[in-house]
Amino acid sequence: MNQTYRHSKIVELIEERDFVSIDELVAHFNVTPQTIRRDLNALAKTNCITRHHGGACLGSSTKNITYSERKATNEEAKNNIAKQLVQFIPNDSSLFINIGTTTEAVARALLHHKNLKVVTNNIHVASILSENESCSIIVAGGEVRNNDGGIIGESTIDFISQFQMDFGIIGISGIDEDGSLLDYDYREVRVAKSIIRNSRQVLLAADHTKFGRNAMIRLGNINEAHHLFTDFEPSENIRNLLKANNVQLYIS
Amino acid sequence: MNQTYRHSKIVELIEERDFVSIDELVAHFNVTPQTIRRDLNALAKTNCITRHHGGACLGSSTKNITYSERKATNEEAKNNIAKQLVQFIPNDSSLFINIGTTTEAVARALLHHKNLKVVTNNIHVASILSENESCSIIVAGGEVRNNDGGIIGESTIDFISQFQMDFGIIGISGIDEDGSLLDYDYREVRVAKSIIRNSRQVLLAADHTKFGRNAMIRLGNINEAHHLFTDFEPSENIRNLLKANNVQLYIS
DNA sequence: TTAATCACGAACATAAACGAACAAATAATA
DNA sequence: TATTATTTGTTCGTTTATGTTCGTGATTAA
Repeated sequence: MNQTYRHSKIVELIEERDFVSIDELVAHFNVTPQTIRRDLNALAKTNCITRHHGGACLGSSTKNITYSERKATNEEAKNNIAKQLVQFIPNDSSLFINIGTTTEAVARALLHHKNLKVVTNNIHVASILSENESCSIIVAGGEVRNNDGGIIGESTIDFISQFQMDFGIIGISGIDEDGSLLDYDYREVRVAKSIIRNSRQVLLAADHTKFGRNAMIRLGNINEAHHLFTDFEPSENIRNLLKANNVQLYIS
Repeated sequence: MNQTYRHSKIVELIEERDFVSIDELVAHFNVTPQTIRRDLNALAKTNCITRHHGGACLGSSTKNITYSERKATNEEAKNNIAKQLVQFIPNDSSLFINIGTTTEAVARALLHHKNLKVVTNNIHVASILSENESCSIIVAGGEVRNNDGGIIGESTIDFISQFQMDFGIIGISGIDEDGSLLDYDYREVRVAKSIIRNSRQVLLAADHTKFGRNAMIRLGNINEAHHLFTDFEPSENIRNLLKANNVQLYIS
């Protein structure tokens, strides 16, 4: 149990669970805290981890900052939703991932899955997941929408329709009280519809700010989904709708 | 039980379990620690293992350096090259940007240009530039290459050929002494050729490590470019070639 | 805010690992 | 066989990794 071994193991552990405390590492490797501190400091210098009081977490090397600032809204909630969602995705499966900051959190959470086949029209998702070596990513071509990195349009729909995937992961902009799924852009809606049509299981991701929000374009109804991942207990109306349509609800 | 046998056996063992301690090897081969040290040091020099206190583990030297590592090499030089290059790009112009870490630096440097039209087959470039609100980005579709986020293949060439742009920005993998532009992947080369064909002006970006590097596939000749941006004075051969073919040279 | 607690880094001690130099053993060659 | 070259073992002074102690600075609860 020497230094090098410990170092690589520490990086692994951090990648696995985002943060490790010194105490955990002390117990894990059976060395003194001082040694762990030395390890962490060395790793923080060369590697991509960041040192904190009491431990260390993943470094900020991969982030693009300006975008992430905007993304900061509800980031923690999104990460939690994403973490729970990806537990449903087995290795070796195929999935669509559409536009939205929540789906980008999903992409990050999928970095340690193996042998996924991912079709997406979100360049940020593609960019994030391209670091997963075992993952094959197919991205739709066309004009990139500036505000969220989405690729939409007629050709995207044709592109999506070529595939039939195990899972469709859709981040939704708004959910009405009657269970309508809503969005702001009709072209994006058409893409999402196409994804729903070509997925064996539909997984919706929506943090609580999306409920009751008045987006304009109707994408479909919540009963078309199989699973809904969110961070707060939805209203009774919605809960009843979910139950009636046999949509599984996961609150993180 | 001679040296050569031991050497190959050691490499095997390391490949098997990522790390071996000197103690293990001593016990395994029944020789003194000093002998093992000599073995490991010799292997570390020529072969693909890295020496550490107490043992050795798999080395990263033979592996294709990973994307994130490659991105880190020469980052400052690349940024300088990029800064100088983008001074040539006026607002409201149209450009191709191809694969490569240098071109990603260019994308970052273009964040404050206005009203660009960019066609690229590099999702990282697309992801970076999507933060420039005034910029319209068109990305080629297809399978994303994991190691560098590039999209290559027949459909990419067709896609590129649709456009005729003001500038083609090409990060090149190697430049031979005779002025040959070289790359490692023939599919990427075909994309780059297509970009050259469809650009009014060709801008090459290559830091000094690229000169004299032996990539395999010939992309074209340096005389097909109009501008070359680099960070060190190139050899006399190259300089003469540039002068003879009226290629502007910019050293940052 | 203040006090208690904990984490931190610096300094030192110790044991293990290290390389250099040389001796012994083995293999190769004349 | 004798001689040389290569490999391995041995010794020893030096470097490195880890543990220990302690004064300082950060965090948290009162």
